[in-house]
Amino acid sequence: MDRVRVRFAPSPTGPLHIGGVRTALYNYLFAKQNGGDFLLRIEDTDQTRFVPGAEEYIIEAFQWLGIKFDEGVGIGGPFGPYKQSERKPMYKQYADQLIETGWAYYAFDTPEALDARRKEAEAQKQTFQYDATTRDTLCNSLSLSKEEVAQRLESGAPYVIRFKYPADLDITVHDLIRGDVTINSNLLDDKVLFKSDGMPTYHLANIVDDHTMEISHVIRGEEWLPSAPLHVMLYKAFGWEAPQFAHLPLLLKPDGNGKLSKRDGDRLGFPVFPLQWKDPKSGEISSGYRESGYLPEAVINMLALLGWNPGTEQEMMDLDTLVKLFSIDKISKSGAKFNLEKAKWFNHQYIQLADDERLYTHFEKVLKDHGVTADKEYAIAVMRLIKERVHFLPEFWEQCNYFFVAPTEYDPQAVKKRWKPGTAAHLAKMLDILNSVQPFDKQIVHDKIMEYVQSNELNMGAIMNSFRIALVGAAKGPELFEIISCIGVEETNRRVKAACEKIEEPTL
RNA sequence: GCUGGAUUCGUCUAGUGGCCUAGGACAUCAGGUUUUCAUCCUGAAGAUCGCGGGUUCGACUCCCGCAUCCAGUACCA
Repeated sequence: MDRVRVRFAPSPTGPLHIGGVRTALYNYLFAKQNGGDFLLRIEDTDQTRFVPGAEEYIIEAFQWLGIKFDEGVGIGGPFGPYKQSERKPMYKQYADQLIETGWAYYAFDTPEALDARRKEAEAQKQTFQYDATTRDTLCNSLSLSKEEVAQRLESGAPYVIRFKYPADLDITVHDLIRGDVTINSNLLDDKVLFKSDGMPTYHLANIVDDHTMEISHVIRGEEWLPSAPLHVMLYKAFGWEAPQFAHLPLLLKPDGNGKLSKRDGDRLGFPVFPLQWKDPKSGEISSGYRESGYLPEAVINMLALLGWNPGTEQEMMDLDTLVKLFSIDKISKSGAKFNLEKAKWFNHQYIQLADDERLYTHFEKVLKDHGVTADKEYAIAVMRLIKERVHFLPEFWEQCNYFFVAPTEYDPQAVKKRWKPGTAAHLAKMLDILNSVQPFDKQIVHDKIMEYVQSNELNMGAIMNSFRIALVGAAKGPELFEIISCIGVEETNRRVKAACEKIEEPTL
């Protein structure tokens, strides 16, 4: 196999699941590391499950994440079209080819007839399987006479094309992560390759497309491992060289067991989708990482480490670093539980790392969402002061609001603890000191206040905290003199006076 | 049920026969820094490596069995 070419092939049935994002990420990393191509193919062979907007959503999600495709839907390329519905005309000939070579057959069984057989088998505690032992008892081109088959086909009777597994054959799939996986063909069901609606199933379309698009490595979720033998057989039936396979471990829900699902996100309060999604039918909204205030690099870093590690103790890695360090043989075999706390930690790290300009675009938006328009320089100064206490972008507001709007309420707990008899008088004195230093100088004011506190045998903590309550409305935020420096002496005077009027001193 | 896969601190993981009295990160707890909150720093606690058998001088690492969990079992992908 010469050139590395991998693909991400989602089906547009709704928003892209975060597990799918990870699959795409691993594909991307592998492609880029090997100087290969990464393509986006849309697998929309099931017309009944098509959801409008899903395709656009997928493209937008990867744009946000900074994962770029070299070819595919929305980009184009020499192997197009990249949407299976647009490739529809080419699949039938491949299905026919399989029939001619004896690797497949027509089946005319109605869904009802098959259902009946399944129920029948179930009643006897057995599993119905369309295979070498049951083909003859069903309605297909192997059990019917040639004439009958020809007549049915001609009359336009609905039919599907099924794969004909050779009996008792050990099929081995070589998986880059799990090694050889072998299964006997007797245990396999003659899968439908071509549906009665004229569309191929996933299996056929997938193999035909991967081959014609010259895909070298198929990196996909573990849920595909059971059907990998079929795919291997299909390549064999066509006489094509099969790509290499790698089946990724699943992303599990944080508590309990099982695949991470949308419901888990709702239940535990974290997004399961990269972007917010509004269901076109129900109107239901599902939260997204972007809207919840995650930085894309944090999402990527976190996802990369859920099932893979560089073999060193390095944890912070941007996309380029991941491209350099990634390797398939360091992918773990078992599923990984999603961990919200770790995701939060990563996001905090990347917020600290983000440069001012970029972080400001997010900060500005948060301000705007709360009806604040501010001078950019001032806003950046504030942002620098508070960013270490935000873990998610929207938290910027609760950490910064008092830099833009005077407090109207005072945290009762803080007041109870810090607002004592005589506080107002002390604060008036603080104001005097503050106003006496012209122009305002952080250090000088600080020293003078310190001096006052010490000479009057007062408690620095008590004084400073009541001061803080007046300015901030709560016991939080950066150094007090930084705050004064930002909001200004005049505003400080106003806020202290307002607080002294509004907050009642407890009586002794 | 059947088939396949997986199984190291609460979680993500390191570990490819002796370096493991099992390392790191998140979370937790305790101290420290800070006038507050957050951050940050230091430290602690936390896995008898799912269980039982082998193989070997020696096993988390190899083999077998069992258990548990997960996935698949559609004219869905």
